[in-house]
Amino acid sequence: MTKAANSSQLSERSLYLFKALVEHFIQDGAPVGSRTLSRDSSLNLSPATIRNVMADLEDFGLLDSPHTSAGRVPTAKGYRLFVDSLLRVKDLNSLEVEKIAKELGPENDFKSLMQRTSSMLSDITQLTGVVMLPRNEQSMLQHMEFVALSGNRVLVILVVNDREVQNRIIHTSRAYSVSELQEASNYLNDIFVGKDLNFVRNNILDELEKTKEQLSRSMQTAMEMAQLAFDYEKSKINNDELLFSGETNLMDVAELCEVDKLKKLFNTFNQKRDILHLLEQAINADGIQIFIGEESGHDVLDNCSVVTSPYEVDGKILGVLGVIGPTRMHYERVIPIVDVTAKMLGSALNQNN
Amino acid sequence: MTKAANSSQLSERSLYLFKALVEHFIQDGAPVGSRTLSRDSSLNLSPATIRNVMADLEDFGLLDSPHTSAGRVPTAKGYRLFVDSLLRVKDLNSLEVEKIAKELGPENDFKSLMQRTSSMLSDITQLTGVVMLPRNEQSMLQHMEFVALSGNRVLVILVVNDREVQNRIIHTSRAYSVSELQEASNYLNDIFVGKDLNFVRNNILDELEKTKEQLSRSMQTAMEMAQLAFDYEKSKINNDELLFSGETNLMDVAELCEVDKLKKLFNTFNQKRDILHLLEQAINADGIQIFIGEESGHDVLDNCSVVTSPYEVDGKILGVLGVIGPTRMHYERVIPIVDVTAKMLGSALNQNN
DNA sequence: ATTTCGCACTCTATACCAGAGAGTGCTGAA
DNA sequence: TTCAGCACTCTCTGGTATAGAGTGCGAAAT
Repeated sequence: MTKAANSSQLSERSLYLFKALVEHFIQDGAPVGSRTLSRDSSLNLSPATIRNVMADLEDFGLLDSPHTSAGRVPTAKGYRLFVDSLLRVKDLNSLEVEKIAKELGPENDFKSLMQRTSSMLSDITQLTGVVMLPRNEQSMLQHMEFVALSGNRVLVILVVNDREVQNRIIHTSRAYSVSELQEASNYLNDIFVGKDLNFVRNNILDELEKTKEQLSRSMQTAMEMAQLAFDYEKSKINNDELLFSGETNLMDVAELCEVDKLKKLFNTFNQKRDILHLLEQAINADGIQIFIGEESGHDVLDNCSVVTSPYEVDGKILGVLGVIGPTRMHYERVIPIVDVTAKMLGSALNQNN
Repeated sequence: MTKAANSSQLSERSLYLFKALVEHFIQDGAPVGSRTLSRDSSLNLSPATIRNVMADLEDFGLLDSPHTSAGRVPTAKGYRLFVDSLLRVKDLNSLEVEKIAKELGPENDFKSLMQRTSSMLSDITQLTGVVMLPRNEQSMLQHMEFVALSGNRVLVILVVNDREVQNRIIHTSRAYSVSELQEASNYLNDIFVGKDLNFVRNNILDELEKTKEQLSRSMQTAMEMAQLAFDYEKSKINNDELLFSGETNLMDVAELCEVDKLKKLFNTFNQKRDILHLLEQAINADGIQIFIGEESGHDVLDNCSVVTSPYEVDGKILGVLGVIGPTRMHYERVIPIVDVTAKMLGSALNQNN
């Protein structure tokens, strides 16, 4: 029985009541009973009638009751229906848009722009913000520089994507002079500037082999540099790809406030791996994608929803950002916030900041 | 009444019992009663006698009882006496030393060395690790580089202290060519390499003014670059000076496991400011310094102790590292761990990594 | 003078019970 | 199809009783 079948088999009235119930629950956090719904919905129906409807909704798997004499609570499937078909997204008020725009202003360098995006998301939603940094695969080499350090060490600086700086220290077989390194970097820059970092990684040695006949001292230097620099690159898993902020906001959420659950959740954030996988699923979504409760496939996120959106520059998707909170969150507010933020981040990045 | 007066007025036996009580409490976390202490201490004293002693200790402010019929618990003052005079520090077993050494191996670059130090501390102690990065004031400029970006922007790269790379993007009044920037950086490198970063910040404009008469195009470029780069530097508070890890370890600690307290604590970590101030107090301590409970002056740390040690290279103190945990921690283990880690970090840094 | 015993007392934690309140499901009537 | 009535279930709260741990103190013992 598909979701579509479900909702189409439900009457207009059932859906209306279901929507009212979900909204009520999101507001209060307490299971909603028939009496309450009868009072608050503009339909003039008695609690008894509403009970019948609710029983139907429960049969469809949209509602659940914690115990016999509690009210009803939406299931993950219920939230899904709510979010997909019933929700009317609020427009952001101009104050909020302004705040976002101000936060993502052009005076930020790349790293701090990303950081601010994350903390702005958590600030404005009072949930946990997360930003996935652009993946390396899409990094274009812009500049390469070698700086001699003491003790046979060389500092390699890579400028990628016109904004991001990566640096690493390599240990060389002998000390190189400043001018040798200068020559080597000039040489490598000539060949590889403008190329994708992955391409560089894969082709750098071939490329140098090809021109072997004109082997000069600077070429030899260049070869050792390149080899070491990109070996290092290969071995280093970029484990800093996610920026979280506002984790502590989740400590106020009633559904999660057992220390045990919180600990598991925070550990999941720290490991990054699971969340990274989740966000990767969203990277090709056309705009907002939402993972509700158990849909994420991770037990720790059972009572959580993740609202995500990819952000892009020139139609090229760079990464994903989003918000993590309880399933019981104000979707009508969170969704446009994530949406606008993704767009604004895209355009902030586009201004070459 | 001073601390010294206190402990000297106490009999040998009282101190022995006090020590036993503290150790017992650190082990179990439950208030210790006279009966328990009578049983476990090798002195053959009846509970009644021990009660008398405990009453004395309470008068001295070393013990406290949560309520009439609970056992006794050490106060901050009590822990202080314990740590200063009664504690016998354990030697680390060679396995642990090895683990530390392995973690802080020479293959790490500066940033990841610091990161590993922090997470190693939290791993090995099962508490929260913290490392304060070296302060800017002690940064020696090693190399300076300008990279032209698109749209009137220039990337400034500073290599300091032979290991650390700082970079920032500045917006210039016009576009500069690669060769102009090359000339400017050559010029500035000649003057300022080897100088302290603060000195550079303060003297860069004067220095350039002094040589004004030989005003050339490259000089003008250099002036604008320097001005912008170090204005930026000034405005940017280095708010990344602390590396925490293992925060979630504290969620198992019974004394703290109310969500409310944890939230406040984690927020304090995130703001960094308060902890930074605390660690700054420890920067000139001769080795290990410990802040117990209320001594720190921060309410959130009331049930916490912070064990710190400065780390140094060539006798020059670079920063502070340490561990944050409940006052009820295994000091005899934590202290040598922090101590050894600080020394090993120092020597790892000394190997110019 | 110090240590110990005995005893009354205090406070906490646990279990148990009763009653109120909220909400349900079902049946039968409108 | 809707709804009123009713019996039923489950949770929550407050009160009470009880057991257990530990104290403090005065008097006896060493």
